[in-house]
Amino acid sequence: MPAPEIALTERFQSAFASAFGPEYADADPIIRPSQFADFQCNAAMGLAKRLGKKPRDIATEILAAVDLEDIAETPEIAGPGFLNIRLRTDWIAAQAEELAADSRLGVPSPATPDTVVVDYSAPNVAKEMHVGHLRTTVVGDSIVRTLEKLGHTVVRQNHIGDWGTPFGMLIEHLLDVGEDSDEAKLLETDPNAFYQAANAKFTGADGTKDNEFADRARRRVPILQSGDPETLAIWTRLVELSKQYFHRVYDMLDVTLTDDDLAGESSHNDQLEIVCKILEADGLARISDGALCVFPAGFIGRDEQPLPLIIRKTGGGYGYATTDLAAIRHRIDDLGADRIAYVIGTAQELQMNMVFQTAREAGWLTDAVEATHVKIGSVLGDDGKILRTRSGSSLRLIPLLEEAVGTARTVIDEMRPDLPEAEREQIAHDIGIGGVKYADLSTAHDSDYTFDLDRMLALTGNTAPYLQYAVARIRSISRKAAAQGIVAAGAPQIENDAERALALQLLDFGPTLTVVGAEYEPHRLCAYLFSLAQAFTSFYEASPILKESDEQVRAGRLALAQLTERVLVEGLDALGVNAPQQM
RNA sequence: GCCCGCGUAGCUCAGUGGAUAGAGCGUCUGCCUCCGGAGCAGAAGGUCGUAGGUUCGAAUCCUGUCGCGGGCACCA
Repeated sequence: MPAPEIALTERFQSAFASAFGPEYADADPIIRPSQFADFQCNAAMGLAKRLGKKPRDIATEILAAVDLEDIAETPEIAGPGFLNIRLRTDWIAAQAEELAADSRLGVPSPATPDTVVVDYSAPNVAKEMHVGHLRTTVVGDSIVRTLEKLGHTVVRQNHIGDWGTPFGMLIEHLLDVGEDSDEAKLLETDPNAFYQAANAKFTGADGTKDNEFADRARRRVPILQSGDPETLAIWTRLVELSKQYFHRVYDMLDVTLTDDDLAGESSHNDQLEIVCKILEADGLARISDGALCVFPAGFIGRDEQPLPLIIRKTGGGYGYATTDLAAIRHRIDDLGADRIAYVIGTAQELQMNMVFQTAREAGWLTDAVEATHVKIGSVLGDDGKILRTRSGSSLRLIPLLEEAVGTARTVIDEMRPDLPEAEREQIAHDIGIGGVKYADLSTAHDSDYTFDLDRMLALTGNTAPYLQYAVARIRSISRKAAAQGIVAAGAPQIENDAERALALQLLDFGPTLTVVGAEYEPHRLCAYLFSLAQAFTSFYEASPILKESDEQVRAGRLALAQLTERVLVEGLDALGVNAPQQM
């Protein structure tokens, strides 16, 4: 496997064993890229403590024991005891050649693939998707794409909000306006307008004080949950219309979610009573203030009292906690999850932790299953507070995406008027949508971030268009090369510093993707791809390809460029970003 | 009140206990008769909120403190 860090780690571990004894074979050498050399090994510092020796002396002993002759030049001891390692050029070239021949581009297959359930997106029926929904959708989709590339089995679960209290008023409103009315069609185009019309009637906010409507709406909820066929039919229609809207958004976003991935709250309805019964029978749940509650260990609320997780409300209704518990059972028992990733907002951390703890106490969630809350940070306004839907129409998702595509379209129309209309449209889509997605993917998913339209639409710097542009340039070179009959060499050319830096970046693709899949951190992939693209553009400026007169060098550089293209395209695909042929 | 999270360059953000804390944007200086300038090369810009502690070594771990955000029983 062409990954220098792994190769070096193995060498150093055996060096530790031979220098200090077998009990040191598992010591972590901590090999990492360095500004002073290609890599640096600073394990000497940790070992110094265990062995009670001076770091520099340890480094000297390690240096004597480690055999790097075929990989690297002799390391230098530097600073407080670091080993600075410069790899041999011929070794890098050999690794790059191996990488180029590898259809998986150095991405290792797991020894035993996991079944990973990924819960993401989860919009609400009859509600607008806004920028707040963008991150869970885009981050979740990147995670599933990455896991699939790594060879894991992925089960997508789109836990849409299709059940509960609001549906009483939504159903009554749909009945009032008629299923085929223009108002009903708002569900597909502008769901918030539909929701707010219903809500206005419900609360009397429109001044009508329609108490009769509110009464009907309240009465409708238990009718729905008890499975009344007529009510269910209307509910189904409501959900269907919203699905059309979701899919319009997903299509626009190039997100992989389909109808098959829908696992709405309603789908767990028949398990809710069972969950309560089991928890009650196990002695985990008891009635408190009229509601059936679990008090999972380790959660303390106000006045030092145990914090309840309400699983059945006083009136007999069920809330989201019960649904989440039913869902975790389903995911483990029926879907066979080894890992479950909940790509859900940070605000729900307490709720998630209580659900996990309850599931552990009930024996549903065992140590064999890894449940992770992939926390999604909040989108903040200029005031540093969480953006609310009401605070601005500019936050609606579809208009935002349309603006992004429009901005890209203006640029492409100006720069490439030679391209046909249909192609310009497709390129504008790839750039606009890719840019918005990348903007959300490139910062750590759990940190709050300030919404910045200009940043989302930016075409320069650390953006999707920068990466797409690098790919487009390579493809342009490949087209010219093909036209001139120039054939790429099997082995990339690695001679000057720019080629060296680029090749080293390429070798890091597999390890990076592995970390992203294990830690659920797409922003690391963004950072990697950006530095790869930077390494390429530097190489591109420094090392002419088609203009190079030496045939071998030319063919080797072309091979290096084409390998870069493959890694960039594969990495962008893991992010869910498409790379156009031209732009 | 209690719990969780966050304070890093003018702005937006990275940063796996290791040397001189990094990008992008913005600002400034260079670079297109030359494979695509959505680019490249470079410069300026930091007491990592603050005060202690642990450590050979702290943006990173611990404690206090200030500021901000979020959460805390029948909404999801």
